[in-house]
Amino acid sequence: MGAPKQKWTSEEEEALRRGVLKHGAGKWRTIQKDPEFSPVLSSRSNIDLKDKWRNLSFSASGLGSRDKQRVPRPKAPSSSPSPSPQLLLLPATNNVAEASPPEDCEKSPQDDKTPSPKLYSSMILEALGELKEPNGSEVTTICNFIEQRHEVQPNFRRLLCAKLRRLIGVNKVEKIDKSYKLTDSYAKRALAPMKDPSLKKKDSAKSSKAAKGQGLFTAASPALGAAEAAATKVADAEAKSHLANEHMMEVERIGKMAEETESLLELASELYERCSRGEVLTILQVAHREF
DNA sequence: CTAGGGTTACAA
DNA sequence: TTGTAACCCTAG
Repeated sequence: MGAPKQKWTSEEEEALRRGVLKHGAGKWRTIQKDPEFSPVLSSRSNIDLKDKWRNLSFSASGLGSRDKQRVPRPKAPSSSPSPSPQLLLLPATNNVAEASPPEDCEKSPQDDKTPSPKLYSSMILEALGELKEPNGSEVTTICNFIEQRHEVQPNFRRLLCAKLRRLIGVNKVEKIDKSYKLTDSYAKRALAPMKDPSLKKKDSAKSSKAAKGQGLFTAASPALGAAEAAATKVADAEAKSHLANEHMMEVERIGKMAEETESLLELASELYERCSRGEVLTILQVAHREF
């Protein structure tokens, strides 16, 4: 009760950065035992160092543009507001994936017209609804599935876990031993539509209109169930065609991604070799030279 | 001991 | 309500 959350101070953060530079990432125990950082990181465990470094890495490579300066220190005893931004050392992360613009280059204007910035919830529900795994889908599977459709952040997997947990809270998702799956009640609610999450209630009039294209039943039929079934079939067919189209685009996209990956690999290799020789250079230098 | 998934608490 | 940071738990 005394320590709800102990936020990292600038001093601790800097000590961690320097420690990683000295001993390398992964030697958390060594860094923590180092007499140089020991006084600063005395209240931190090696696991804490690891976790902090993980967050730090993701933040640096992910949304670096957004300054997310949180409250400096809510319970700062010796709070000397001396930010030390002199050291802008980025953690050694492969942010090559973020070298390209964050926005997806191929985006059909008609496909997604959601003004909302980014709703991961809809992506997750979409993925889960499409996977339809009876045993539930593993988080890796879900993550992989979504990555195929949308460009995601490097820390998306972590976001996914948090988001999944939220969805469980509202009974939309069910967790089965490491896997996640749509709740039956929610799965029945959302069958075909995956375009717009804010789907309004269907009117019977629309259903009859949709049924006319089938020619299998007469629209004048009093059978409401038939109309409903027809509407469902139409919607399903539409969803399937839409899906097929997307899959084709997916194949294309994957091929393109493979090419890009190869290029990036070459770039990375050259970077590594040069750095091994002691050269100091930036990615932009190499990139400019290569491409 | 480290890496990673998962959970909880806090802030916008 | 959503995203993030700190914390916890477990496998290798």
